[in-house]
Parts: sequence; structure tokens; C-alpha cells
Amino acid sequence: MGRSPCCEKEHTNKGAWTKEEDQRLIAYIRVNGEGCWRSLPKAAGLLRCGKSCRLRWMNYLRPDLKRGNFTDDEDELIIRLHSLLGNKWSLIAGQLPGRTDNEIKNYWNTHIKRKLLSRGMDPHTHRPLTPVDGAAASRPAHDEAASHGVVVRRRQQRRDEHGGAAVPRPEPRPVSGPAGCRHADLAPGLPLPPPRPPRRGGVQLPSGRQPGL
DNA sequence: AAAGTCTACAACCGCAGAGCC
DNA sequence: TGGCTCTGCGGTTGTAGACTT
Repeated sequence: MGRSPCCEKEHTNKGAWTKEEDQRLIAYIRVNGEGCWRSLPKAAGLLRCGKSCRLRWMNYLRPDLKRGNFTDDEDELIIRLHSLLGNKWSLIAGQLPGRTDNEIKNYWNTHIKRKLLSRGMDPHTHRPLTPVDGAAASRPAHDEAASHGVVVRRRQQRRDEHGGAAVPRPEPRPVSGPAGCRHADLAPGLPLPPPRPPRRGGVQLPSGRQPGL
């Protein structure tokens, strides 16, 4: 409603960032500093909206980011903070130097939720699951773990129902290239965060999706 | 070997609030 | 004071890659 778009959508790239875009963004911020995100893309010669630049920088390119797996201490801290603050990811991130709200949010959704469920705790209330929670309590924790997979599958199904690919979406994202912007493939020599350790995804989960990491 | 399933995470979207004019 | 712009946040989605069947 009358709200002006955050950027001109017609001439902006979407989806995964390329090495070159990353380099441009880093170079620009190194010289000019952060801020003024709206005008940054133009000034930096990027076909991105300011929002996207900010996100990329904050969550990925900032030199002070700490990459790598979360430690048990960090896990516990996140759980404690979440019990106090709820889904205030930015506040939680503020207590974990080098971690971003997006990273913590993702980590919460993929790991910690499961961890709490496997302990018989409700990830929302941080209270023991009661029989009243019925389904949740009796449901194996890995059901929750699999939920995203199920969601993904349903989306896939919907897409199929629409004849293969035509699930109406305002602006279908371009298929991210072969690992497109993922840092593993970023140009060497750039002051970028070190690559993440190999992903842990699924690896140690035997069939049946053992709950609780 | 191929197909199916699931996880992890980067990136997007929409909204709310702060600040400026 | 009200409207507009900008920034930041939280929720959601898409997909690469690992694993299982």
C-alpha cells in the first residue's frame, strides 16, 4: 500500500552472489565503510538492492565473523538466551561475538530445536513436554527434524501439480549456479572468512533420522 | 547406479520502528 | 505533526549436497 519498493526490482540481480559481486562489495565497504545501503549498490556498481547488500555483508562477508560449528557452550548459551528473550535473534547474536542473527536462527531451527525435543523439552516454552502436548510428546523428536524435509517435499509436490515448475511465485529466483556464491569457491586472496568445515548435514543420521545431535 | 529423502544454510520477503524533513 | 525513507528484524523459501533405499 503506497509503500515504495526497497529498490528497483527490474534491474537487480537475485539469488546467489557471485565472486565478483562479493569482491565489489568488500572493496567498496573497505573504502567507504558501512552504511547508506540504499545508495551503496549503485555506488559500488552492483545490480543488487541495498537490502541484499547489507544482508550479504552482515551475514557473510564481514571480516569479524566467526565461522565454523557451534560449540557446546554456545549451544547452551543460545538455549538460555532463547528461554529469556524468545526469537530475538539479533539480541541473542549480540551475546555471541562473531555470530550473526541469521546463522543463529538457522542453527536454532536445524539443531537446537531437535536437541531440546530429544531432551523432552518444548523448544518454544523451554518447559518439559507434557502429555497434554500429546502429539508432540509422543511423536518421535525426529519427526520435527524431518518437518522441513516434508515441507520441502510438499512444495515440490505443489510445483509438480502446477505442471513441473509453475508454482506461482512473484519472482522466480534464478537457479543458483554450481555452488554459485558459496564461499568455498570465492576468489583466493580476498580477506574473506575462512571456509566452513565440511557440512555435517545428514551424515551421521542413520535411517530413521536419529534425533538430537 | 539411480532415485528418493533429508539436512543445512544462503538469501529473499514483508513489516515495524526510528529518524529526517 | 504527518509522511516518507531507510534500516534492521524475524519468518520463510529454494536448493546443493550428503545419505539412504
